[in-house]
Amino acid sequence: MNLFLYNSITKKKDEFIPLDVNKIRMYVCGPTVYDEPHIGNARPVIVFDLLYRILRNFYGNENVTYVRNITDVDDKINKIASEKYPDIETNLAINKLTMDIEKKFKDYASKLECLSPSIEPRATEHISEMIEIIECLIDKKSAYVVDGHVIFDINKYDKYGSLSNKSQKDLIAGARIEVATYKNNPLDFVLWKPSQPNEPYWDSPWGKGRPGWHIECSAMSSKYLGQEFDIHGGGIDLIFPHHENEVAQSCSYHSNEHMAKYFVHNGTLNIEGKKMSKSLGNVVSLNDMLDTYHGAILRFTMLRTHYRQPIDWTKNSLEESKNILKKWISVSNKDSLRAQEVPSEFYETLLDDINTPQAITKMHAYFSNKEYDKLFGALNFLGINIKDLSHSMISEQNSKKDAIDETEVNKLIEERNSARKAKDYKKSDEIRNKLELMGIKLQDDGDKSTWEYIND
RNA sequence: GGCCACGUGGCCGAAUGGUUAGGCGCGGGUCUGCAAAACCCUUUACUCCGGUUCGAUUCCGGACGUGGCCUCCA
Repeated sequence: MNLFLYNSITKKKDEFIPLDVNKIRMYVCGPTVYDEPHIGNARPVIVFDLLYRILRNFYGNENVTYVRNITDVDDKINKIASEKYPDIETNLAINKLTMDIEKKFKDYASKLECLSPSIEPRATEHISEMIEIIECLIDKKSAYVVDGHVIFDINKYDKYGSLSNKSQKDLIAGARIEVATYKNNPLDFVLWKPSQPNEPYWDSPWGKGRPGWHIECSAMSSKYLGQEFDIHGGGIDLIFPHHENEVAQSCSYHSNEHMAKYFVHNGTLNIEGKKMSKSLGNVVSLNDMLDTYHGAILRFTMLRTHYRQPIDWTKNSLEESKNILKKWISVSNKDSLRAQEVPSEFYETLLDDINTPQAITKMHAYFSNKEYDKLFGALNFLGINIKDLSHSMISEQNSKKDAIDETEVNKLIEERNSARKAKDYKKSDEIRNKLELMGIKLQDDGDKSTWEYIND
C-alpha cells in the first residue's frame, strides 16, 4: 500500500508520489521564538515528527530530509525583548530572548520524543538569501519599492488565493484594517521594511531594514530543499496569509508552478472546549504540561485525534491516555523494548493520511489478543518510549512515597494482614479506610498486599 | 460583516450510501472476607429541516451551533 495524504492544494486525499524517491523533502514551519512555547506549538511538532517517521520507514532514513525553521526575526520579538531586558542593547536583548526560547523549544520537542529534524535553520542566518530573492522579485516586477519598503504585488501572481481558497474580492470585503498608504493594493504584503533607530536592522539595497514575515520560509526552503519540494507542513491557521504568500514569492522567484507538491495542515487545538488565547488567560505552557505529564502521554493524547481534526485538550483526555499507557506497560517486559517490527495492519492505517485514531484501535486489539510484540512494535513506531515512561511512572510513585512515612504504612499493612488472618475483618477494614485517608490504595494479592499512592 | 471547516452514544473518537468501529466511563458478572486489579458481558449514536435514492449518519440544499482565517497566533 502506498502513502496517501490530504493535500491542501487539491483539497483532497492524494496518493503521495515523491518528486524523487531517493530524496524526499519536507519543510515544516517552526516556531516564532518570542514567548514560552505552549501546547498548541506541540501539535505540528508531533504530527510532522510522525510523518517524518513514516517517510523514513517507507523510503529509508537516509533518503528523507526534514527542515523545520526557527523564525527569530519578528516585531513581537523586538517588543518582548525590550520589555524583558530593558537595560540591554537591542540586538543583544533579542539574541538573548530568541536563543532562550529556541533552547526551550528544542528541549520540549525532545521530551515529546520527537526526532531532531535534519536541519533547523534560523531566519537571521539567512538574511542575504532573503535579500537575493527580493532583488530578483523586483527585477521580475513582482515587487515594488516605496520609501524603503519592498512590497509584493499580488496582481503579478495569477494563482494568489488558490491555496487558501480565497478570492481578492472576498478578502478586501472582509478587511477590517486600515490600508497602509504605501501599498498599491490592500492585499499586497511586505517583503522588506525600514527599521526605526531602536529596531534591529540589516543593511540592504533599500536601506537599513528587516525582512517581512513569510520571506524567511521561501529563502530557507529554497536553500535547503530546492525550487520545488515534496511536503510543506504547518498549522491550518498558517494557510493564510503565511503559506499563500510564501507560495506567491517562491513561485514568482523560481518561475515555478508549485513551491511544494503537497501542503499538509494540522488542525487547531482548544483548551477545555475554548480556544486558547491570552485574553481568555487559558494558554497552557508546554513547560507546565510537561511538569504534570510525561511527554509520551502528551504525545499519545495528541495522536488519539486525527491530525486534521480540531483537538480539545482536556484533563480528562490526558488521564485517559495515561491509563491506557499504564495498562499497556503493565504487560511489557525486556522483549517489548526490542519489538521493532511494525505490524502491517497498523502501518497501513497510518499510510492512509496518518489515521492515528484507527491505528490506536488496532493497538487495543493487539492488547486484547495478547499480541504484545505487535503492540510494542506499534508503540515504538509511534515514537512512544515505554522504558522511559514506565521509569517515570515508577519514580512518580516513589517520589510520592517519599512524602509519607513508609514505615508507618508498612506497620499498618502488617497489622491489617494479621487481622485478616484472624478473620477480624472489622479491624482490617478500619485500617484500609485509615490508609485511604492517608492517600494510599491497597491491593491484596493472596496474603501479600501492595499499595500505591492515589492520584489526587 | 466576508470566506472556510466541523457538528457522531455519558465522554473521547474513526470509518462508511444498506452490515458491531474502537477506547474510557456507567451497569451486570467471574474472582476476592470486603475491595482493587484483571477478565467476561452489556450500553446502538450520528444537530435540525428539506431533497436525491429502493435505502443516508454518509451525497446535495437550507437552518442552527462551534471553531478557524480575514489583526505578521502552531
